[in-house]
Amino acid sequence: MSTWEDGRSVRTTGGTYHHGDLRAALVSAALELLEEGGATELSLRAAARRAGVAPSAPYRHYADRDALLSAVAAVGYRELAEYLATAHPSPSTTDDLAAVAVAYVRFALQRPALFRVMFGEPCDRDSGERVAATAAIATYVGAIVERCFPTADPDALSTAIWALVHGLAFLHLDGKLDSSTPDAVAARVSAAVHAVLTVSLANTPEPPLVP
Amino acid sequence: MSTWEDGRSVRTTGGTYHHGDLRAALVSAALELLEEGGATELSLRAAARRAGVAPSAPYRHYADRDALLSAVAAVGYRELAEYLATAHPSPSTTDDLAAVAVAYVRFALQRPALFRVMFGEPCDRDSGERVAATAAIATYVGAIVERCFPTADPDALSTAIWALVHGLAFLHLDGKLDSSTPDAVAARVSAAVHAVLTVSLANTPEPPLVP
DNA sequence: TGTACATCAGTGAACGCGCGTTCACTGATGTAC
DNA sequence: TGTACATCAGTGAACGCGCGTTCACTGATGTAC
Repeated sequence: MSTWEDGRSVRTTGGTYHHGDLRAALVSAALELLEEGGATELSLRAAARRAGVAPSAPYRHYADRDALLSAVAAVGYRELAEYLATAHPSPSTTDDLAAVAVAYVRFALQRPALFRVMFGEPCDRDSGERVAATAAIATYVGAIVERCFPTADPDALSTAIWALVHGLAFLHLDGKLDSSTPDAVAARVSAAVHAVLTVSLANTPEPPLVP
Repeated sequence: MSTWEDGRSVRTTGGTYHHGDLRAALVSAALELLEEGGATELSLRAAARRAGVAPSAPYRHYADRDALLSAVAAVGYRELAEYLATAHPSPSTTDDLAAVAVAYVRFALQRPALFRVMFGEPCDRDSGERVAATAAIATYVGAIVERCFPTADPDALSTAIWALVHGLAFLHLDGKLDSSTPDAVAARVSAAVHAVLTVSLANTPEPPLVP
């Protein structure tokens, strides 16, 4: 008996055992394929191949291709959350917020294929895992917003800030904004966040409320 | 001799002629396929089929699949531009801006597959048509920003606003924000735009500049 | 402690599919004389 | 005005590909006696 890092127990007999944890191995294989070849390269067959297993083996663990994709996306959400938390554990100023935004975009650009699987796929929008992960992100952003902007409409502003950062990620990812150097991207993201949070209104009936 | 709506002249002999304008017909066919079946359904073969032509015929007009996709995306950009201009010819207040944002997101939700081809495809980011179209959007947003927020950093704020709207579009498109009723979407988008443009800063060193 | 057995994870061959792309071709078109 | 010809848009058959999924199977595993 030994255990994986995630605590799942597994029977390892040393040589060739039934495989041990194909379920997890397929997700790892899928992640590797995404790193290497982009979202196009990710197929059930390719994941099975990479895991050293027959094309039909995955069906013991996943109902179909979409089920595997969902599992992969779930890992992606978890890693994104960690990545943001590392950038700043509890952001409370606009500078902190900009740092988190930069991290979000950096994550997208470093793992573009994974990011696309997480967000770009129209499939299975009602998978439980995905819904939960989405909710987690919304909550996380919401907490930041309440800390930074206590007087604002929290729902609307959370949505806006998530959308802002998410849009920056996708525009870079899709080449609509130049992403050739990480520093330039970081600077652009930071500037955009700051610009939006210090915008001076020329045409609104009354000037913004300042506490 | 007769002419298409776009002015290209064409030889129509009445019955079955060489086809006349396969180039344009393929783009139309592709657009129809996108409307009907999503981005997955769009293949060179399917477009040829729909245009009533052999699978090899498109190669007279497009080098490969990506070339057709680029042409389709170009049409999409043109239509998006028209759609936004219809929403408001020259927005100059935050309300106008919100209306344009709502239109942008509505376009994405009404023609999701086309929108994905325009933005979600990693392919051929250096096609001339696409670069030009991207620049056109940036310019359009830039003009709005200069009109609405003359004192702001125009580049940063244009980027931010495009990203905000683009992010709202994708989050709805991908089911991260509920898009079941158009009215709710419009309200959410409008609220988000207003929230961001009237944000009251709690933690910045100095209050925002008001003219 | 040893043996019979049920379980079930993985095999491998096969299915039908649609795809992008190529190739030698054909036949209508417009043009040069 | 009529005819010969070059052009070139579209044909249709074929290529090899990888995919998702199914099926009857096998063989290692853990368990009950």
